[in-house]
Amino acid sequence: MKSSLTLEQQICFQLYTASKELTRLYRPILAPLNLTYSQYLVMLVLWEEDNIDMKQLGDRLTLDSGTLSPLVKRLMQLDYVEKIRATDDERRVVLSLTPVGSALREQAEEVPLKVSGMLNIDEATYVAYMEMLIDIKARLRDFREREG
Amino acid sequence: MKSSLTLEQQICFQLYTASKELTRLYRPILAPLNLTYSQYLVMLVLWEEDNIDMKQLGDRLTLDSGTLSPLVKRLMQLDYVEKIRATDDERRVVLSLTPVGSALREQAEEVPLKVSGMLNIDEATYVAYMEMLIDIKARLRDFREREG
DNA sequence: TATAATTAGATTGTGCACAACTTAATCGTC
DNA sequence: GACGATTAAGTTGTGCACAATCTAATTATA
Repeated sequence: MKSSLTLEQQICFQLYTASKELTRLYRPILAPLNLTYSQYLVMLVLWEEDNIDMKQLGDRLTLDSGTLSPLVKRLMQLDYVEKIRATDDERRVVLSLTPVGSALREQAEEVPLKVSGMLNIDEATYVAYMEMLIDIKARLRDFREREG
Repeated sequence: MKSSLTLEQQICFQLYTASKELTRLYRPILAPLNLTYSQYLVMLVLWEEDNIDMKQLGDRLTLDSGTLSPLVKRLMQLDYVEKIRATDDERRVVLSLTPVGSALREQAEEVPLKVSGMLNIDEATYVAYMEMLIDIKARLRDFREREG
């Protein structure tokens, strides 16, 4: 199936541009918080579960230390986050929210609301779309487990 | 709706990771063609319509010259593409396929087949997913036209 | 027809994504 | 307890994405 080489007919292209354009929507919303989109994702994880190490963070976001190390350094410069080396296992570095980073959560609460307002999407459609995206990822994971 | 700050419940996160993981699927497939994913998209456009200028290319891919200029430079180093300054309007630079770049198309024909095989997805689901992504983009465009 | 505004493309700078590699700590096995 | 294997985090290098700025060509307008 789908052997055409036409750009618009390839799901990869639609995913790629949809993701880019949605990220673009976030940019002006996140600018007042001094966060890039990726930094926002890191903050989301920390607001949900404080005091996690780089490894756990990377697992949640599917990002490796090469991406996260400099990114977290910038969050530290903003005084949103701090790093403490774990005492039980000295390889681990535990991330925790500073008071400033914690307080930012209140402002961030409005972000999802703003975004879904902009998308102008009803709950049922939203959920259906989420499920499709999760399904795409499941298929990718299945393949990797099958032969990757 | 959807005011939760949970990572997994945000459509942006699902789109972001799905796009990244699908791109990761392409990497080993495109490696033998010596192409990155973005370079592959540029080649797709050129195989579809040769002799277009940077502006048209950027419009198709929603990429600006800051991204495309260095990317196309790399495609030139691979001898896949060449640039010729247009005579009618000397600001324009027309991109065309070299014989090598043209010949590569044959190998590339197999890429979409391989990918859908890996995704293990039936035609109807594929089409439904494409429509979802196109709809998300349409909503984003609607918003931008409304007030962006 | 001067000149102001617009346009195409390139360049610079910042930040993300990821592969490959390094260092240091921990674990497993003997 | 010694030592090879594994693991967490960081660093380096490449390439993409995009904002801001620059140059040169074209178009619009006074």
